[in-house]
Amino acid sequence: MATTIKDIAKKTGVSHSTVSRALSGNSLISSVTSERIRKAAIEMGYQASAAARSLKTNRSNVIGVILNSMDDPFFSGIVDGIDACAQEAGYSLFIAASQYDLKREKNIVKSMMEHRTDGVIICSSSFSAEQGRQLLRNQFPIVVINHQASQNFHYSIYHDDFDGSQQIARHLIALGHCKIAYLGNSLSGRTTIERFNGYETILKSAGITPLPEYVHQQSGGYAANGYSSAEYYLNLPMPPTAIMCFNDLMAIGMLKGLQDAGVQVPTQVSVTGFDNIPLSEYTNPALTTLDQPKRSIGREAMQLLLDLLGNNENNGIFEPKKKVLKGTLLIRQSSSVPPTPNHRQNLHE
Amino acid sequence: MATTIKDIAKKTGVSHSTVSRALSGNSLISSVTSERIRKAAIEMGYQASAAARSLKTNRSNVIGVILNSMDDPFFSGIVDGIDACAQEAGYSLFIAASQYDLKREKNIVKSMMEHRTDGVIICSSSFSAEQGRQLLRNQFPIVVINHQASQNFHYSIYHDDFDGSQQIARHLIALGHCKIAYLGNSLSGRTTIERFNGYETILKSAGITPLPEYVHQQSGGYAANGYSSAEYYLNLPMPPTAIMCFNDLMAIGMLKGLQDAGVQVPTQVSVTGFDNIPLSEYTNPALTTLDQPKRSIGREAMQLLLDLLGNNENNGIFEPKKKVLKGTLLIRQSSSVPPTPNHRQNLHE
DNA sequence: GACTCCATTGCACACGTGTGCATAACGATA
DNA sequence: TATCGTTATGCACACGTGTGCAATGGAGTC
Repeated sequence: MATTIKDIAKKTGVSHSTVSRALSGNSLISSVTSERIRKAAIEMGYQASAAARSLKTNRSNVIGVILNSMDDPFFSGIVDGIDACAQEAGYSLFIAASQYDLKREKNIVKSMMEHRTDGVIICSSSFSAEQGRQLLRNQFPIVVINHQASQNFHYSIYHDDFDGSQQIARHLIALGHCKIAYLGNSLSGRTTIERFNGYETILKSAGITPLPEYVHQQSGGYAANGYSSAEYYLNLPMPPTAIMCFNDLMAIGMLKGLQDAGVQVPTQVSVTGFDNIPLSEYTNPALTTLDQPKRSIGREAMQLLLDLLGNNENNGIFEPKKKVLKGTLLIRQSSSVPPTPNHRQNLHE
Repeated sequence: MATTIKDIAKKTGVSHSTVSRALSGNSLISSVTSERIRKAAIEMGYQASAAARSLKTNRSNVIGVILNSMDDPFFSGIVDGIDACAQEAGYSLFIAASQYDLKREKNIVKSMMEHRTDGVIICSSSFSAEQGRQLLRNQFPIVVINHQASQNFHYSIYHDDFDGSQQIARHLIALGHCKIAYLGNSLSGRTTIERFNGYETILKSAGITPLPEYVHQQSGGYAANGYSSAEYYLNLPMPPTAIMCFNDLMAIGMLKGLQDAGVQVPTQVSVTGFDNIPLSEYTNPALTTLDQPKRSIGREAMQLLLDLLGNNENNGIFEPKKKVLKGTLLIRQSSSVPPTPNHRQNLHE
């Protein structure tokens, strides 16, 4: 059995209230008593019971984090940022992955509610509206990251996907590309739409109307989805000279798919990613991509949540807050000038 | 304020004990009353307080997971496995990353002790012995994954690194390589030693004595560490024809480093990884590596912990258990026959 | 010496849940 | 009718901590 403040009280000959106050640094207790109690506590290996404390104070010092999958370099970058900020502030993290499964989502929400999580960070773009409402109904402070339905939540951190996508499109046009394709991930909702919008806007303002078949959606954002799309683009009557991929994973798959088909990147086709996951720097050729500040996004989300918790006396009055972070274009080796016409011929032999 | 069993009791006109029993499925309560209470509970949106329950029952239904970093595709694969198994069994996960920082480790351990975590899974190979003892002293059931100091803990899941490394070395020798290097990660302790041992054993049994400079250690296991090591090997008077890397991340960095230096893989140098992280299939060339069953390792660890918790009446009597899982060799494109002598010359021009 | 004031500590209750024991109701049996 | 057994429910306490309020005691003031 773990030692309690009563045990300490018995040993030091004071009441348990005195121990409680001494350990929490209450200045009412005389410094000599306080010191004596502190010493005994360490000696006896005392560890406060979070359960008892949370029961009494109605605060758990725990933050729930919901994501699709841990095994995704984009999300794990964000979580690392959340974790760093949370540890500094003395919070622990409940982390659970929904794996796009509604039943799991329900279980996760239930578990977080039972544990009276002080707040929740949702970085699963596809998190269902129903479960979100469930949390909101129970007054949980929620911060969402890159969620598709921003109107449902009052506090959110977003990456400016529209802007980022524009940066990439501008870069490709500046290189001289006209036949630019966009490969999306239909599962990611708002995110892929914004990125598509950025792409379309810039092309239009440059007087380019992409062929309808240049816009292709996959239901998933993994390397395998990118790989299989390479064939799709290569089989088009007039293949694109540049392919903007929804994210780095798909771009890496695309890279491999093109190369396996004997197509050279970037000589024959340029490929770009999105996110700047750690390995995107080490592909061959290194991936031109947009650096999303993942750790910063995580930290900002946690910081916003901490602000909410600190001032929760004026809970209802708080005005909604939506923070938008911009990324920066990283020009590496997977993008270059489009091939000259005779090169383009080569592609079809 | 959240609704409690007392609220339900008041509304249904019974005592709170009856409500407690009804909701926990106690057969003493008549089925009509039980049904009525259940209905009211759902209606009122009741969610049991985990804090109160855990205070009373001395079980938290929470498992602590300690790792170095979330942002590592090897560990996140394992955590995904742990998470899946935990959710099925009704456990929630406390996850925290130490980032190789002793102060953080201490905070993590303290937090887990305060929350009376039912058990702890350590998948940080470098987790300090002192903190481990701290947990053991407080009777926490602990399962370690791939930890370097197995003797300190009674329950552990290991990947057979010795065997895996042997498989790779045999493969390279079968291809005809003699000048085989091993690139290690000194931070990973036991793991890198075992892999080195496998390498050395097979080479010795094949009558090969590697040059001392072929064995090179980096303090870190990321792509950057692999990248910078490429130069080291290329500058040797007699460079190796095959490089076994500690893990996939380093191998991917190595791939890039060699290619940036104008060296062709696998024509001039073969490169192998370890772990089979998701992206290793999509490098150019695709990486020959050893598939560690990451999700299985995670599941096995969680399952072992569940076994410990289920039978904790005979806590002390439990005999130590050490489960070893073997990986399988994946031969892809980064390994091939060594270059013929005149090729080798080319390397030094 | 009686009084006030302040510093220090203890008492008692609360948080929400689980559970051993007593109690109540009721039918069956003698 | 008295007794017993069974079934269903309530009472009361416990888990470990925090906190408002009362109590104690000593020093200082008139």
